[in-house]
Amino acid sequence: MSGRDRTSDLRWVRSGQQSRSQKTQEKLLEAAAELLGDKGVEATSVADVATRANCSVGSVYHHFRDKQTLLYAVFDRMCEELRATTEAAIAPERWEGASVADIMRDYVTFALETGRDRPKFKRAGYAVAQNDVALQERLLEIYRVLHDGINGLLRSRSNEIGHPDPELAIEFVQQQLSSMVRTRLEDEASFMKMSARSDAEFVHELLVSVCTYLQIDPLPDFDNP
Amino acid sequence: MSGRDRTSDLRWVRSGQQSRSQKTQEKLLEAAAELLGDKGVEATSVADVATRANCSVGSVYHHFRDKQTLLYAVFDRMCEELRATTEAAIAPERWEGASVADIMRDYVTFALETGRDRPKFKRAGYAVAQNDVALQERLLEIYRVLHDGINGLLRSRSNEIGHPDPELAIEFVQQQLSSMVRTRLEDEASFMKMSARSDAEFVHELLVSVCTYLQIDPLPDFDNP
DNA sequence: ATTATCTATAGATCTATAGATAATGC
DNA sequence: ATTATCTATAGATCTATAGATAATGC
Repeated sequence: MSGRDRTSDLRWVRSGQQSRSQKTQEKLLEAAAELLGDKGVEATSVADVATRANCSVGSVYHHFRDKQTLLYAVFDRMCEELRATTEAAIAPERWEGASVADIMRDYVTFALETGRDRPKFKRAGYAVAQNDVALQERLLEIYRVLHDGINGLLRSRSNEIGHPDPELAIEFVQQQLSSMVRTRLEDEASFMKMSARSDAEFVHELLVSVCTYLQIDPLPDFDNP
Repeated sequence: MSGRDRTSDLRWVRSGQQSRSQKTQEKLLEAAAELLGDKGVEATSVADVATRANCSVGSVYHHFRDKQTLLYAVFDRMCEELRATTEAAIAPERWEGASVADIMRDYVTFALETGRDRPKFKRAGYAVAQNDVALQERLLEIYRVLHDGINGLLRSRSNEIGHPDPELAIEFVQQQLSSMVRTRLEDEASFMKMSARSDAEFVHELLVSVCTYLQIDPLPDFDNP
């Protein structure tokens, strides 16, 4: 029998021995990712994936033990990309000379950008993760890396912060920034489109709010960065 | 043929002529609501609903044209409750003598409380609404009523606000409050449990943040309300 | 000889309907 | 007589497998 990946037998993915095998697996993962982004998890059948990848249902099951394993493989990959982007973003050497306000502005911009890249696909990923502990831990780990990275960057600049308890304040501000970006992204992806504000206005006012709260003095001039 | 409710023929619900009819319909709506809350939309079959309501599949289709109509009826009801609660909450006479800070604190407390009532059921409702324009408008209307109500209460107290542009500031603060409550509720309902903060700490720091931003002077003493 | 692919289909759902049976109320 | 309920089942999916056929590489 040909080789298997993954530790658990319940989650194996075949590592083929012929060169076509890898190509087919690649096509299947790509097709699945596209369909999951277009139609969501429940509406995507194994037959759909096979058709879009120009192969048969039998082939899918040759490569992946079951549907759940296929879904896991797709989003495990997404996590790997996300992790790489995140780690690159928080590298301290990228941030020499940046102020607290600079870091917060760039974080918000970064979060808005990455959040708008294949939003339906990511929603599908979260839906799958709801039923998959391994994916949950993978996502939590990435979230933690991002959080701790930004946290470290901000704490090393505590001297700019007038708030009496900088640690508490930084924690709160991180929550505020991620929360407001998340709801903005969610609302524009759903039917709850209330905010008529542009990105620039949104970011500006958000920065005024957090800098005021942190007691950064003097308040940076956000309009001329 | 017996009577029908709803304007559209595609959405009819039978309004029965025998007294048992209404009871069965009631049982069906209740059973559906429970199952949707427990298992979600996709995992709840018509047969499940019938079984829990102690009746047959045929009976379900006697009362509701199709599954979608049953779901619509369940969440239409939820909307009606939500609308009533909301309208009661924002009645201006309830708020005589309340300060801007009072209103914001009570709003946050209210939102946390109602958000924790049957959270899975509400999630299911949002999922159904994604594919149902009528429900979307119903939800948007409620959201608008709440938003405009709070907005009016706060604007009538602009004199307490030192921020140079009170209208903009109120708009921003409403977004901040609802956003942070929403993500807190979402995170505790999913696997993304990061925040170890208690409700009291959360509300306190949130109020400090918004009052500082609004330039409310003197800053209220939130610990002794 | 082994690995990869395809075809065809079993078996498990789930939605919706047809037609028989039971209860209600004029 | 009309309305409400139940039983049984057609028809549409969808997952997963068995077994035949084709391609690969030692």
